[in-house]
Amino acid sequence: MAKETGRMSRTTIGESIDRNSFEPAYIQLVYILKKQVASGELRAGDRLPSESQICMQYKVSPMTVRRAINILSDQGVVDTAQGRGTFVKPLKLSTASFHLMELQEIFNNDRTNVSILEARIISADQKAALKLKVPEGERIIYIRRLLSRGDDPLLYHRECLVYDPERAVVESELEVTSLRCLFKGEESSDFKYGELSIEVTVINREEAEILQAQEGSAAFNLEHIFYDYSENPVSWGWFICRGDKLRFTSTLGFRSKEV
Amino acid sequence: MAKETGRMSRTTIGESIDRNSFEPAYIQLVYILKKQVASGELRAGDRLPSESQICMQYKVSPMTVRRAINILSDQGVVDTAQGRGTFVKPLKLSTASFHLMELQEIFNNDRTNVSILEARIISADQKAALKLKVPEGERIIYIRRLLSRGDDPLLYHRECLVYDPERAVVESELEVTSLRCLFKGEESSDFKYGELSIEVTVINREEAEILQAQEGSAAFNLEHIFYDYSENPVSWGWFICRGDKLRFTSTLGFRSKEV
DNA sequence: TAGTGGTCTAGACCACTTA
DNA sequence: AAGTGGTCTAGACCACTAG
Repeated sequence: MAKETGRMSRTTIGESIDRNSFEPAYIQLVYILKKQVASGELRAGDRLPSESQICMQYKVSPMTVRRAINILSDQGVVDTAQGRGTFVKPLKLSTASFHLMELQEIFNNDRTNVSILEARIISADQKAALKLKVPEGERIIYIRRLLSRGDDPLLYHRECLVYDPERAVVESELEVTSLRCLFKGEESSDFKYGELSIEVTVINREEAEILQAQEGSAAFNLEHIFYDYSENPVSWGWFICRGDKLRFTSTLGFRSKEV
Repeated sequence: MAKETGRMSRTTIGESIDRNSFEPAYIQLVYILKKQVASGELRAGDRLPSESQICMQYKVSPMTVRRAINILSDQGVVDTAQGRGTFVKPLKLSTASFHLMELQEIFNNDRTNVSILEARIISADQKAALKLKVPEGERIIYIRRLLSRGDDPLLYHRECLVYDPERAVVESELEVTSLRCLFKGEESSDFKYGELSIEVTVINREEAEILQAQEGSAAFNLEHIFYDYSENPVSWGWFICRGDKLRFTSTLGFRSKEV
């Protein structure tokens, strides 16, 4: 939060930039402008003061104002139109974006543990062959994992990996590879890129047993494919999560308190 | 895409910035650096050349390099560390974000039509009263809509609106208000902010009939609450969409072709 | 101490919109 | 023609990291 130079004021008019703050001027300016939107001082469709006006008002250089406005534009708060001005964007449902933070919590929590239910070499069926771009019948690695917290099952993961004889697969690796590193994102993974999709599904008998859920209840299905640096698929898998244990949330715009 | 000044080259080394291009220098620089990541020339964990090196190499000012790197940082492609350098970020599953573009298509398509199945004034039950922050039993507006394309039902929407005697609700408004404007986002809406959540559900008898789906099959449930400028809830509703008609997709990192 | 990224200045020139 | 945003320069000073 921006440090206040003067006394606390209700309105944001007159708020100024503190050059001694640990926060850079452009960030303070972003907060000031956002607060004006959040408080309703500036509403959807309204035009912001021109850049030169803002320069004078807050005693900063054009580049600093530019940078603040670029950030607001990136965040979808305003739209700029050359020659016309900068305008506050109206809400738009389809610009909402959902993050996997809800899932991240599961992976980052130390109390979450991963157990391998099964790991063996199988021959690729039609679907796996298609996804992994290997010939049908090719030997691939198949892993089933359960992520849980205490006695509470959270995610049921099934994964197919291309079998690389060069790289021996050790038990410890199974637990870590492609799961831990993907969610934590600390180590540099061997994957170049990946594709994800979220679908809905109805829990079948096997899944119901493992997740201690009711057969026929709704669940999320998060499918993933990861590719190596040669752009060949390496891992294809999917997470099943009970519908009553997960929801994705998002906010459009912001309320006064948030800024 | 950046216009090429010289001949086409396989490697990105030696690629330069075209000052006559319609694309600004900093954008060209973003593309050049991204291409180096996408091609595998720069891999997760690698350090980028220092800013001053990039300045010299591409003959641009420090601020231009700064800007390009800021953009890459915003996009999650690199991480910067003061005093150490700029590094290519490894993939991280939890940073994936899903957009509602798949839904946007439904709303922006001209062939999609909205029909009102029911619109009447009811008295708020416990749940609606809670969501809309009105006393239980208060008169509210209840609307059921079906979005379809031709004979193909897409979304079943139910919505509760606070009843504002000041503002008469006319039929034409019902169709447009809070739906069209929310998805198109062209007109400035009366909403200050909104909360969205995605859950999974199993289709019940009524929904099955309306969506021509099978009872007991899986579906998405997109719930929304919108607030006015006084930060009071105005609209609470939810969209039901057959699971086999919708999936949310996302990509982590990028393949060579994409840049 | 040398090198890195982080911020910021005080302008300049351009393209565009509106009147 | 006047005003707007869009880009860019050529430095400056600072804070941080590493050898």
